[in-house]
Amino acid sequence: MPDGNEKVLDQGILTTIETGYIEQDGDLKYQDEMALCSYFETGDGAQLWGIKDPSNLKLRYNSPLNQEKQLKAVESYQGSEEDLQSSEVQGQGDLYQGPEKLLDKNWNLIQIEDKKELFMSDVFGQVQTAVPLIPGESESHLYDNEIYKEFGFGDFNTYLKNKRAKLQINDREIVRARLEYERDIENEESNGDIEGADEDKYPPIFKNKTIYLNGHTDPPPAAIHRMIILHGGIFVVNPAAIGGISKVDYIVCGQVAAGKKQKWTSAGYRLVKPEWVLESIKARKILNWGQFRVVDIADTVKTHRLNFQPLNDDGKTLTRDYNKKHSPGNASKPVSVNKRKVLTTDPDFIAHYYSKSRLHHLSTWKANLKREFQQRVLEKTELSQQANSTPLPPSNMSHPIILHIDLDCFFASVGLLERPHISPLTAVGVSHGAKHSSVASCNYVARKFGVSNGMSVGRARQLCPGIVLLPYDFNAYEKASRAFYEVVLSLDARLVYPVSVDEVLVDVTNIVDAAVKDEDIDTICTRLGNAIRNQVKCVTGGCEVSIGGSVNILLAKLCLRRAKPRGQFFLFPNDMSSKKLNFQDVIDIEVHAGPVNNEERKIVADEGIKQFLVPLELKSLPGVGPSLVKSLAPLVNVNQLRQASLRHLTQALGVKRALGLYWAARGVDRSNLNLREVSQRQLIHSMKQKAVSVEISWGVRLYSDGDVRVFVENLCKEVIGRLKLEGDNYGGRRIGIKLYKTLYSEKELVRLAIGDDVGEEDLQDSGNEIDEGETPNEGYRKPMGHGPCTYHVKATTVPSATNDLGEIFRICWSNISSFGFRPVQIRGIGVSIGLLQDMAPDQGYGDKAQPSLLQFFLKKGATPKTKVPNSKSRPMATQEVDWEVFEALPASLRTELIEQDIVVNRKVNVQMSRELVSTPRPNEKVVLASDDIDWEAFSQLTSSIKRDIDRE
DNA sequence: GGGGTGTGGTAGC
DNA sequence: ATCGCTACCACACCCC
Repeated sequence: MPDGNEKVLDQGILTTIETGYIEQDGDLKYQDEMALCSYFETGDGAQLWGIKDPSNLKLRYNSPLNQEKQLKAVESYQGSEEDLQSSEVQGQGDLYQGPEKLLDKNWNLIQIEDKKELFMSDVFGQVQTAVPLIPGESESHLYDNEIYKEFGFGDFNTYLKNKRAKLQINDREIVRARLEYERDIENEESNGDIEGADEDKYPPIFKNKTIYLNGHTDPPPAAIHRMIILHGGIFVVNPAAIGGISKVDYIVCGQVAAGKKQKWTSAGYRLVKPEWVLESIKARKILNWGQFRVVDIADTVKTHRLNFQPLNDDGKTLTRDYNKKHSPGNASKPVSVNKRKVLTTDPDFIAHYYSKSRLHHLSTWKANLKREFQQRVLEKTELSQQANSTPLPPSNMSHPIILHIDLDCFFASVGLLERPHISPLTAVGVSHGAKHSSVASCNYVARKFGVSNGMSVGRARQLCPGIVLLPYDFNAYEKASRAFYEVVLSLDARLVYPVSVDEVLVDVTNIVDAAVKDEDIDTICTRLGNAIRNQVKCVTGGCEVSIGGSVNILLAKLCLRRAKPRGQFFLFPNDMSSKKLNFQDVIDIEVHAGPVNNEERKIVADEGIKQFLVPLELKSLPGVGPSLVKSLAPLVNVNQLRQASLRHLTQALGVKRALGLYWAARGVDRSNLNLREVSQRQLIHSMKQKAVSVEISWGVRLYSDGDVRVFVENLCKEVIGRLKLEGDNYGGRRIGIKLYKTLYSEKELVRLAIGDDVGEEDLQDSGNEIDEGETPNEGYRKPMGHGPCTYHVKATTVPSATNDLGEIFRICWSNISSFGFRPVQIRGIGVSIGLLQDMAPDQGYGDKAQPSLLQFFLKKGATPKTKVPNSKSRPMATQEVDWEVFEALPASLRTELIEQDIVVNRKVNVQMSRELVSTPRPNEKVVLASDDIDWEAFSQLTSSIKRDIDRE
């Protein structure tokens, strides 16, 4: 190690730890892009360290300048404290970060206190891993395809090398694409022979010269970068390895701190002004750097307006955009060098991305929650054997009581809890904060202004200028969610079905039943609801809850909508004897759609329920989204839906959805999840995950097959990791991929890749080749989003389940290749594994292990199955079970069988109501829990409907 | 009729 | 620059 490195290294002082970005000599940098360990000087001479563990961000840092700026803003502000939190005050769209956020325990692997000096050895233990610094022997700056070496924590050398290598390869790809593009254009225009035109146009004057650019320049670094690479130069990125600079031939010096320049100069570097690049290009030869030498070190660099010639015919766009970016007011914010900010192939990328994606969190939480929940219920039932199934006890109740409990605007509420100084009357949203990001959740104050979930921040600000934006805090959400579920579980309800992290369905029939003697159901529910809401509010520290309650999930959900915010709403049918029942409706329905059972009859005949339903808009029905609304037009509300004939609906929507909607319009829930007829055990089983998938369609910018491979491999690793959460031996038989392909033409893509100064936004106005009808009506394109895309899916089923990375990757790769897309067209990739099953490794024959087990305890004479029936294909309702054999089985096997739905309980396995549409097999003695359905009539009915349809 | 495949829609914040 | 995920269902079509 050259002397002096340690000295440089040890000057780093960690001042604060914060999310957000830091400024390095006027150059914007994002922390996730930072070198593993970087050293910075800020304008005031302070020097900062940032450290990154490749597998996980452990520490982040911020310039003390920023902090001061923030403090000053706070001090000088005269307005209310609430307003203070809004980003207007903070400037630059920064989100308010309370001091507690500055030290996030998740990153704080190494114990570091605020303001403590941080030394290299504190972090890496030793300094020896640093790369050679100036001006000694340096590593080559030329990289080839031997990139992406493995590296471990602390091996920032390899990390940097990988990164630089990748950027250089990207450069080459960009130049190649650019030249191809220009040749295309010239071919079209001149039809002439353009051999050698490239060299003509871009003489390789910087060939084999390594050039580093530092500081803010005018024209911006991106433009200079482009000029250099088009003229054969090697643009070196991030040579700042641990405080120094590896050897480069030239440093193009923009606005850089005087101290740094001094250091470089004395280290013997050729420091040149940006004019050197411009003039050399003009002269078509590399000019002596002497006359462009940066002499006056102390001099503050002036911003020059250079004689900047756009490089070619798209220069118009370039100039226009260039001027725009440098108009007064945002002159100091050069866009960092091209789109590679997002290192799609960086092993960190997925982890980092997922740590920030709200949708990802929502989904994976849900999966985890369900898993945890399954676990808990299993444990609970293991303790009490009789809880193995929950047969309906003798009951006073003539119908079930289902509650739908939901935390109001979850993210926003929790965010507010963390900030008690913000009045609940403030309009609040949760988002990453910048203009194009979306509002994940907003409170009801904001909703009054018309703000809604999913809306862009820019739009939300328009509608509600005072809106306060809070950053995500997934840890806090999780905490609140757990507290919420504790309350729900403590109810000891007959059934609990988690819907989402903040939303749950419970069947509280047993609870109400126990209390129903001298009070009516509404009174009991009101009291129960209030108790739940108070308790949740208490354990979460103040989260508001809404509750809807009724006799089935459908109605409970609709009641919940009515209850929000901060309320509860219950809707139960009147007693059968009441005069308020409309039996004519029931008769009509039975004529057109067949028999209804007693429970349903009560619902459809109930005038109160009818009055509740008819004014509802169609899109408020669960399962009805924008697309169904469209197909249902001109119907817009439930009243109109009720008047539509079943045949008409079936034509428009298909049998299942038509029936579903037909009944939904009458308050009857025949969806596949019928809480009344399942035990908690069955419910748990039905929650077993059937597929896992990952996809990323943000920030995906791929330039070569190698990029795609690396990215896909990382996705495969991720999905396998998630698969294994289901169980070590879990595997899947169906491997699928999904590709997002941009609708931008290749030419537009080349422009995007080359001209940083051309934003995608401009492209949209520039008459590119996207069909207007295809572009979403959003008005604004998220710069790193996938933009307008088509998507393409391919899945392969393999004979036996697998969770092997190699195998899965091979299948993915072959499927991806089969589409033949060019890497640059790909804006998103997904990998999925379906048909999940336990691979039972001890047996060694995958799912085939199970039939033998089944046969083992089936009575002789029963038809052995070659495949395990599952609840979807055919419940084993009539397979008689030899209970003696069953009891003799070890407990673990019994559990397994029960989980597989093979043995549900001693009496019956009630067919899930999703089977209602199909005719039960004649030899199946389906035993219903209470109300008998006239199956024959029903099946005749359905077949007559089908005939009708066929005729049409 | 069963299984595979592809497409499309919906929900959660 | 600002995180456009995930699981599931329904259906149409194909093949055997």
